[in-house]
Amino acid sequence: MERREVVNREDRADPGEAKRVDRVVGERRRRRPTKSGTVLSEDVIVDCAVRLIGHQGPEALTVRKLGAALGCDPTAIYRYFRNTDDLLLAIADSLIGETLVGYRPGPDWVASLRELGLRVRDGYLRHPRVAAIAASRVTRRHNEFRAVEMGVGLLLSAGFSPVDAVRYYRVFIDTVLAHAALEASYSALAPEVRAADDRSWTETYNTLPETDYPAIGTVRVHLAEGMAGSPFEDMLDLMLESLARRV
Amino acid sequence: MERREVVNREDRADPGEAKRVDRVVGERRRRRPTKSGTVLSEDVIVDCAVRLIGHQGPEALTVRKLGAALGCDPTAIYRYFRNTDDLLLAIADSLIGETLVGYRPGPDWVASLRELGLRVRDGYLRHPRVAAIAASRVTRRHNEFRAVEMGVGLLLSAGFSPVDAVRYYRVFIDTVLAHAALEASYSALAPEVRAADDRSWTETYNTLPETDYPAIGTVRVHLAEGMAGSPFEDMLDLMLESLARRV
DNA sequence: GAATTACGTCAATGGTGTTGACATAAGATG
DNA sequence: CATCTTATGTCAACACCATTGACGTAATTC
Repeated sequence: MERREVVNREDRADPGEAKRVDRVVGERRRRRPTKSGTVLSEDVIVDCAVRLIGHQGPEALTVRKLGAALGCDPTAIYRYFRNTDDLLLAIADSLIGETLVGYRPGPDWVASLRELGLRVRDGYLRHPRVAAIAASRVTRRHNEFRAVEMGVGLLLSAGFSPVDAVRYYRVFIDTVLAHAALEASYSALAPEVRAADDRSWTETYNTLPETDYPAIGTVRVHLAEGMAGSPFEDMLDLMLESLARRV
Repeated sequence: MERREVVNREDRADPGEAKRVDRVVGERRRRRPTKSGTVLSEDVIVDCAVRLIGHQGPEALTVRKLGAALGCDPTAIYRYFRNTDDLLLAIADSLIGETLVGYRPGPDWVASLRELGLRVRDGYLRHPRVAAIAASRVTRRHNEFRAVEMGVGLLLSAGFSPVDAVRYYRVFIDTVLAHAALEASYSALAPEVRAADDRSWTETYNTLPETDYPAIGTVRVHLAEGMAGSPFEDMLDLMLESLARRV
């Protein structure tokens, strides 16, 4: 886990709503131990939240449960983060950093883009609830710059013109992010809801009358299996295949 | 808006939890007017919910607010939908139905899939806030059946084997839905937030030091324009191009 | 050692989904 | 028309949620 970079939280939208967390960031803080003895900080809270999500599932991320996990009053969190959304963005920031740790683009641009896509997706799936929010949001932070630099650089090295490199990087990254967010929001569903969705392919779709749905009838035996896994890698390969042919 | 077909709600998961909605569907229902005089039905509730979300945003979709909008007690909704998730699926399916109105697949399977993709995306963009919550779900309802039937049928007609038809339909529809949901959630952001995001984006990228980000420096003049529009059609064409080559 | 104030705690507010009990009108049956 | 059944609208209540304002105290500063 990378140490989360301290960026000004003030430059985000709605500066007017900053009531509690208004201090100049980077100042030394008073470290007053909580009742149970732990000492809070932004990093401690973010790390604990990530662990909480990983251990108990995304729905466990509530201020109450996080407070309990930290051994402090739930509202103490509001001394460090404006609201839960602010906390989620901080978690997302740490997640992006985690995703890119150890990644180095290689000489094979197709393979490198493929790995970049898979890494982003894995990171998102590891923290689905964060992903669901972060994907629609534009973070525009340091780690995203790194990703853009790597992706555009790979496409340039492949021989694409600057215009096309930008254009296809956009297609690439949006498709990866969109799929990752979709999978993440699916895996963020309550387990019984997800199970019901899965079962529907074998149950509901198997009972559809063949006269009304001939195509579904034809592929019936393959439906459950075909709809079960993730189409991510297939999608990635389809896209990269077309890209390689267009260079 | 199409009339939503009434399918058995009982064949869904967890039959044990079906405490309230257990009647045999299709029977004539007693239409007892509410206090305010309106007569409830599944369609009335769904339509009202769609309007509510479109007008007040996705967070307005609560049983209490929906009850207020309908002019009935909030808990009356539970006579028609098992829980809010059940209601959400009905809303999603009504959205699918709206996007399919007037659509007929033609002999050219690539062009037909292309139009199907564009239609789904347009429908989602028309109701971005519904899209954001519904994209990852399997609705298990009539309009979704129709969409699956058409998509799989097109791929079969293209010459794909049943196994591949299912597999590539999944890739196709997930990619379309994922992109549509991403665009939808972006366009669902508050205008000032979106504008601020865009502005900060071009500004930040323009100030990045070229020594640290050489690729970004190379494509700098094309960045704003390349990142401005939607990559949806590019993505669609890339995907269909690869599909056509694999048949 | 006094002053300041960051921050942990507590109490409270108003929101959420959901359930069980109850009343009553709609439709069925005679 | 009268009676019965029951679908369904209403109400009260529960347990959870995020968030805020007041308050005391300990950590830092001077």
